[in-house]
Amino acid sequence: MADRTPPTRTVLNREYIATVALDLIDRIGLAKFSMRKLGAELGADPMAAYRHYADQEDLYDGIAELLFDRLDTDSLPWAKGWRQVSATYCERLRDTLLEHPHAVTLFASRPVRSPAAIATGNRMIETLTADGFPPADALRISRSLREFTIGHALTMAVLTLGTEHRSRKPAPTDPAYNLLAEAADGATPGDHFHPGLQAMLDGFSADRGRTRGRR
Amino acid sequence: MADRTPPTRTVLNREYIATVALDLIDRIGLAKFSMRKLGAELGADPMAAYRHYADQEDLYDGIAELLFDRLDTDSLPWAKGWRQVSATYCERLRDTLLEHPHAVTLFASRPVRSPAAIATGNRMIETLTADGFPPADALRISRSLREFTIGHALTMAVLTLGTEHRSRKPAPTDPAYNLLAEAADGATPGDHFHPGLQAMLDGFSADRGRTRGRR
DNA sequence: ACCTGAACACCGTTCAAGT
DNA sequence: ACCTGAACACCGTTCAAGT
Repeated sequence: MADRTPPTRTVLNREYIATVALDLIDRIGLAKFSMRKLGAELGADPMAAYRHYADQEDLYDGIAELLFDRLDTDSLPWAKGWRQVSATYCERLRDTLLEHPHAVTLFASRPVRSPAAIATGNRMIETLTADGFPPADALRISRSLREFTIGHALTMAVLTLGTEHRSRKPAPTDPAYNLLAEAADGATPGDHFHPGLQAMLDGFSADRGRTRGRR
Repeated sequence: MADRTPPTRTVLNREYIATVALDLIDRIGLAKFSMRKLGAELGADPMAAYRHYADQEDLYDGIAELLFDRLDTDSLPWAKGWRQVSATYCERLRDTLLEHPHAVTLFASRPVRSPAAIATGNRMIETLTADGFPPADALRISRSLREFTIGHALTMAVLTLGTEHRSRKPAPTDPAYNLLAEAADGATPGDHFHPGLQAMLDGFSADRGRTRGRR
């Protein structure tokens, strides 16, 4: 079961605790996760995590930062311009989040303000301004792309986890068969992410230099 | 405090219970909401809601359906074509969700499959296909637009509610003042929604008839 | 048949008591 | 100074006992 071994028996630092917590959430789901179970998982007393995190919210912040770190934003194609960087960032964010479907709500429900996250945000604005977008527009673009990606990952995670949520789509032979069902047969659950992302990028491309969105 | 009066003293139907629950969530937040407090709010025994909803999840589904109904999708500008309809739908979804910031996670974390929601989805596909998009592409477009809107509303709600989440943005005189902070000074928190939406619509417009996004 | 609330199996968090 | 776990104030949900 637990072939994870702590750095040393008693060294419980914030990052290690967050790793174990994320792993536990992956296995049992966010709803069933508890600070007490985390203590047991750490092989310590039930309150162990409280010596490193103020409370559950603080721990969740730590898990969100951990997920952000897993994006490894340093390895993005920074030299290839805003469009490449933006697209790769969004795809990587989606992939990383969907590796942890039980943690997507957690990530989507709080801002990540770690130094690494701020540095990446800054670098993104730099890249966009270097390609001709005014700073405020650059921020609007990266916010829009991020929100689409978060919304997508959340929707996909809900779909993945919702085994109990019965689909009410009628069978093709059903008299209630309709356009929606026909359309659903032609599209795979996640296959709109790429076209959606490209559409948004195309739209912003056409905007460059213009002032739309400035109000 | 409670100047809401039930239809009659004892008639507790599902919709009324969902209304009271949403109202309670608006006031005390999702984290502090409980089935027991809902019972008290209804002026009934703590378990009253269980006679109409299987469990808390079922109640949350009911609240999500209630929020969907508040969109009043019948009054969308259906005659004005896909772009008008899509844009108005997204704006209305955002506005409705932001009227209930404490309930946005709830809405974003489950599919709404009420007959009204399915009928609206169907009508949306009809509108898009009437304007020349193949059914599968029509579905991809409406999914993309919806996910951007959900992601945006969630982000804005988190921002609105996160009074305790200290902003780490340095002051303009701070040596750490950087491009990100400068960009943030030029953009209002929510002002990217409209340009983001228009960019995506522009991108999909250019796609019409072509086959990009079919895989 | 419907309503009620006691009871069960949990929570997050605090803090007195130990070492 | 650090660790531990009992205790407090809650939860969601079930179900025996009432009407």
